[in-house]
Amino acid sequence: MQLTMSGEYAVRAMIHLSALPFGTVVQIADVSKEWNIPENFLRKISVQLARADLIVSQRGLNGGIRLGQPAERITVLDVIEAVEGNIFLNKCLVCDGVCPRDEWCQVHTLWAEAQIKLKEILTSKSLAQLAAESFTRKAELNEARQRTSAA
Amino acid sequence: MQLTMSGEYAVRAMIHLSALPFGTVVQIADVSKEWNIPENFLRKISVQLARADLIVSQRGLNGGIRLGQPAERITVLDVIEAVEGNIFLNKCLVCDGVCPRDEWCQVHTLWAEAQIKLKEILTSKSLAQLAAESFTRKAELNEARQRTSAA
DNA sequence: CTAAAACATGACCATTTTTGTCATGTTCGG
DNA sequence: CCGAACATGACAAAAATGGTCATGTTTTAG
Repeated sequence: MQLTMSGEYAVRAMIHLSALPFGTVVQIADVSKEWNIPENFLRKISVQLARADLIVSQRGLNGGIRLGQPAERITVLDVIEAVEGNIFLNKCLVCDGVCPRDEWCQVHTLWAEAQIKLKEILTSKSLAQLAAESFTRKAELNEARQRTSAA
Repeated sequence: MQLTMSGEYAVRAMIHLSALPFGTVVQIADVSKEWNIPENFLRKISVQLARADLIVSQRGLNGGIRLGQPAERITVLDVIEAVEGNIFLNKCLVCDGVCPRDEWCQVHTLWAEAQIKLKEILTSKSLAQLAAESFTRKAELNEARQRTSAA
């Protein structure tokens, strides 16, 4: 019941891209250094992100990766599902009819509700918003720190 | 990002107990047959449930397991956490300060929000309610089926 | 007090998933 | 054609999952 490292790394990389002007190309090696992601692992993850059109990659000199669509249109859920596949909190929810208690079991209903809510929250903010808010928060913290050390 | 079989089995067993009058003793072998749970596996799970005081087990002739507290006071989250430990949707949430981006990363905030909501839903109904509602729903379905076959 | 019934404990194990690494290939620009 | 960058696929170590099994302990009926 937890996000995998793949998902975690994918979100980090996407947040990195989302903080830059749309179209900016970066190299996987650089992202991996800045966000503590094993480089070769990130390479594999980036292929999945590209398949989901979340990023576009370009080979060759001056190549790299860039966002495949504006950060305003991408959510954390998009990123996770690109890497981990569709989210199902409970195996009973994977496919109708798999669980013989499907029709009447109210635990099933509860899980369905939980899953909907989870997805709702994970799509409630765009990567653009998250990146921007993080930037602001970071600046606030730095300022606070400077004031303290100055005093 | 999914409930384990342990968790799933635990919930099934607890629902079984919750549908019976408080204090009713049942045998693990019977529960395992009725709910398609590998018997030896359920035995191990039941130890964990007992440690969390969700059930009480008694050895010896006429022994078995029974609820450790009224089904009205137990939630699905209780059961899951007894078996899987505390739920953390994201590794960053496990322990403050583990993630160096903790303080400013807004993805962190989003996960925290999601986790709270998930727990909220998984505690929104007692096992007693879930068992009762399932019973009702099952009866409704049966009746509907009889009407159809009669017509 | 003894036998049988029931759960407890802990060792063990197969499989799958996760989290990578690496060698090699491909594409592109200059 | 060279070097930079990503792609692909094989490989593998480690951890988690989902069990099984032998043995031990507790309880009670008789």
